[in-house]
Amino acid sequence: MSQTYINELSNHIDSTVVLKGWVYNSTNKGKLNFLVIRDGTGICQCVVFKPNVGEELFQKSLTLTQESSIIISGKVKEDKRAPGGFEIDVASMEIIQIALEYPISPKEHGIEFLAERRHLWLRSARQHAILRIRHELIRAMRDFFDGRGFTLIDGPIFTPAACEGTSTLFETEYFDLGKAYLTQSSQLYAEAAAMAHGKVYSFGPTFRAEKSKTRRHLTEFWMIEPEVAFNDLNDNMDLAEDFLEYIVGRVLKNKSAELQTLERDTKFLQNVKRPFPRISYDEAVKILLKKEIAFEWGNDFGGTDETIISQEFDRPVLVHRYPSAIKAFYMKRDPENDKLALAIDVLAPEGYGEIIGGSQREDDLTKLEERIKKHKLPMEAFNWYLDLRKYGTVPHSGFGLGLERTVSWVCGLEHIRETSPFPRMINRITP
RNA sequence: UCCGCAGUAGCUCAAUGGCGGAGCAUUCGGCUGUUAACCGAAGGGUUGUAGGUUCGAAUCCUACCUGCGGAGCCA
Repeated sequence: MSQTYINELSNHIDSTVVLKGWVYNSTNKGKLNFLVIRDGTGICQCVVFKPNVGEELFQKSLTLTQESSIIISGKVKEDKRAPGGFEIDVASMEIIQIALEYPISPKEHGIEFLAERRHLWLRSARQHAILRIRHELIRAMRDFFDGRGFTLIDGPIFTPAACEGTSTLFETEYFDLGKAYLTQSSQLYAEAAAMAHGKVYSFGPTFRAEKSKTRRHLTEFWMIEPEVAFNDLNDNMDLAEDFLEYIVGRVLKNKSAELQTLERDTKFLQNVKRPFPRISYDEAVKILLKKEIAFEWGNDFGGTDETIISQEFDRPVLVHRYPSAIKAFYMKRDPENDKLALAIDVLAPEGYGEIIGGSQREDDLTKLEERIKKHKLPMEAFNWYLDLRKYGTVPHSGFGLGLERTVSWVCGLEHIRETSPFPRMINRITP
């Protein structure tokens, strides 16, 4: 008989099925042995009743330890006492392996203990739910762009120089060509691709060697970066709004059970509907000053500042037109105020901070050259990028969204490390 | 890089400078409805490392190691 998955059990009531999986938990009470089996799609209580199965099979079931791998068959019964409403009345059982004593018990554990055993921690219900939501978000992101005529064009992971010259990069030797750096953004390459395809996005890993030690930082994370020829700042904000509304909607629609497992209050997620509030940097500063936060115009917002600003709103907020001095060289200046860059950040609600950063790009060759000089960046490294402004330059815009920060927000997590299957942080590169 | 906190049984934690403890896990026994079951019993310790103070240190002091939280940094 072929395998039935636990999430399909409701189609098999009163018939005999075969489950293949692992013992998630077990407890016995005299002549009854309860096994909770998981198979990757869900968990199901399986009941081994001595008078029904006989002495031999019952004793065999008592030897099962947590995470032992088994194949069982039995009749599916509706039972309100079982978690999920269904249980299997076990008729036969094949043990593949009796697992050694499993380190992760159903009781609480410290974060270091769990992180050391991330390869096993993935099996627990909470981690399972998070990675399912991560998967749904990834699918939704790709569906969103694919459905709007975007072409996926990824940038390289090895790059010859810093994209912005600001953040610290991981460095490696690259044959006879000297040093190579792991990418911190595909944006510049996405701009080139947008001049070829109009609407493009890249989606891949990103590396930052900053010694950041906070709940919002990983050294390796995934970023999705759309770039659109002829889009101005407002078009860019429209795109970001559409995008967030769509991906959050998809999780609400398709992953409600997982959100429930995480005990996520979906109130804020339900609110992720256009239009989002759009405020300028100046207005954001006013919010801080009104709350009597010591903040000087011209500085970038810290994590706490972002939290305070986002708490003013019931959905993501777009902050636009930052001081150009604190933004990257490639951002276009506001034609109405040269001190401002046509940048946007999107701050997630509930203190989750910046999940999107983007801008309208500088499309003027001369201004871009000036800016590269002013930032003391190596001009040769940007020759190809400057070509984009020599041969049919057009206004264009794009943004980058951090996948893990988005997952963290949607799932309502305390720390970003749970959003990555194998997170890389300043103090951890294993397992 | 800086500030703060922590490190004791497999895990989570307690122990006023005076005999090293509990719950869970494990093993054994009991129970026909458990949901982190319950009841009874047993085994389980170089108190992160190295020094120091003291009659006596898990406890106080110094250094180091490891981790955690935060700051800085960070599209």
